[in-house]
Amino acid sequence: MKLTTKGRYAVTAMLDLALHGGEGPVSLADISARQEISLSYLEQLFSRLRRQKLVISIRGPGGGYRLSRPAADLYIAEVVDAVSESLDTTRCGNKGDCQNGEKCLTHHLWSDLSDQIHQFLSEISLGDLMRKHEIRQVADRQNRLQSDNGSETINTERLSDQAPA
Amino acid sequence: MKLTTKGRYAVTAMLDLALHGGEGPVSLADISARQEISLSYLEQLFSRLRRQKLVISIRGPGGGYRLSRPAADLYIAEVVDAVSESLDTTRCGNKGDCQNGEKCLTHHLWSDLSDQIHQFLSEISLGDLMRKHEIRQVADRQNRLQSDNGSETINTERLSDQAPA
DNA sequence: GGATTAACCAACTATTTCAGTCAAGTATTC
DNA sequence: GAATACTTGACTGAAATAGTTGGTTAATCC
Repeated sequence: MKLTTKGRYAVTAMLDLALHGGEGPVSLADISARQEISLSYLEQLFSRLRRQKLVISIRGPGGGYRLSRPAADLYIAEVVDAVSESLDTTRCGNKGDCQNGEKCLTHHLWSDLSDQIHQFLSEISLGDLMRKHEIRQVADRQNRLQSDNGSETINTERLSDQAPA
Repeated sequence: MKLTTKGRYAVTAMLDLALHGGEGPVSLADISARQEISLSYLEQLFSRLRRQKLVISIRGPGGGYRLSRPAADLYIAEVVDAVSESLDTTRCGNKGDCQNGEKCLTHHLWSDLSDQIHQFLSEISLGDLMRKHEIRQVADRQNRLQSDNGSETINTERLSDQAPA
C-alpha cells in the first residue's frame, strides 16, 4: 500500500464519475475540466482503472466512462491499488531468508501496518464518500445562503464520525 | 499524510533505536549495520527526527541517539510526519476559495481520508510494535527449535489482533 | 461516407522525490 | 590532541510523478 497524490487523483476522479454518472457516460474531458487534472494524466489513470475492471468505457460521441459496479460496492482501496501497483515492501522478496531473522521482523512489522491501512480503506466505498459529499454540498449551500456574513462556519461534521468499526 | 518507503525506513530505524536503546545511546553506524540502511541516509532522516524532538543526540565517543520519550509515548504518525513533511493536499491552499465550491469538496474528502489514516497511525506507538516484535522473536525462536523439518510454520499472529479500538 | 467525438495507446519530457554519496565541520571523551 | 560520532550542506543517479505530443480506433451524427 502506497499513499501518494496519484491515489488522490484517482479517487477524486472516480468520485466525480460516481457523482455525475447518473445520466450516462462521463467523458474524461469533463472530469478534467471539473477537477483540473490534465486529460492525458487522466487517460493514464483510467487505462489502469479499466484494466482492473473498476470502470467501463464507451467509445464514440456521447461516450465516456461508467463505474463497473454501484458506487456502494467500489472501495477506496481498490482504486488506490489499481493506480499505484503496490510495490514490494520487504526487499528480501518475502522469502523469509533474511540475515538471522532480525531484519525481516521489522520489515514484517511495516508490512502489517500497511495491511491495516489497506484494510481500513477497504471498508470505505465511493458510495460512502458520495453520501458525505452530498450532505456536505447541501450543508455548504445552506451555510452560504443562511449566513452571508463573514462568520465562516465550516462546521460540517467530519468523515471520522462514520468511521468503519 | 504520505506513505512511502521513506516513512518505513524511519519507523524501522526508530524501532531499532527503541529495541537497542536499553543500555545507552545507539549510534547510527549500528542501526545502519543492523537494518542495512545507508549511514548517510540515516543521517538525513535523524536530522529531521531530531529537529522534531523525537530523538535526542549525544555527541562524542560512545554517543549516538536516544528516544526523547518512552517508546510507549512515541507514535508512528509522528515518525512518518517528521520525515515526510506532509505536503499540501488541497492545492488551493485550503483557503476555501475554489471555483464554485465544487472542486474543494472532493479535495476535502481526500484530506479527511488522510486525516483518518493519520489518526489511525497516531494510536500505534513504538512500544506497541516493540511488544509485537518481542512476541514474534520468541515465537520464531520456538518454531526454529521445535520444528527443524521443512514445515516452515510462519504462524506468528498478525498485528491486526491488537488493532486500536 | 465523411466529419466528429472520445476512448485508446505509446513514446517522450520535465519536475520532484527517493536514496545515497561526499566532504567539511563541531562537540565530547579518553 | 586524537579518536569518536554527531551535524550540516551540497551534490548525484535513479525512479516516480505529472504532463505533453501525436497518433489510432471505434461509434455516432450529419
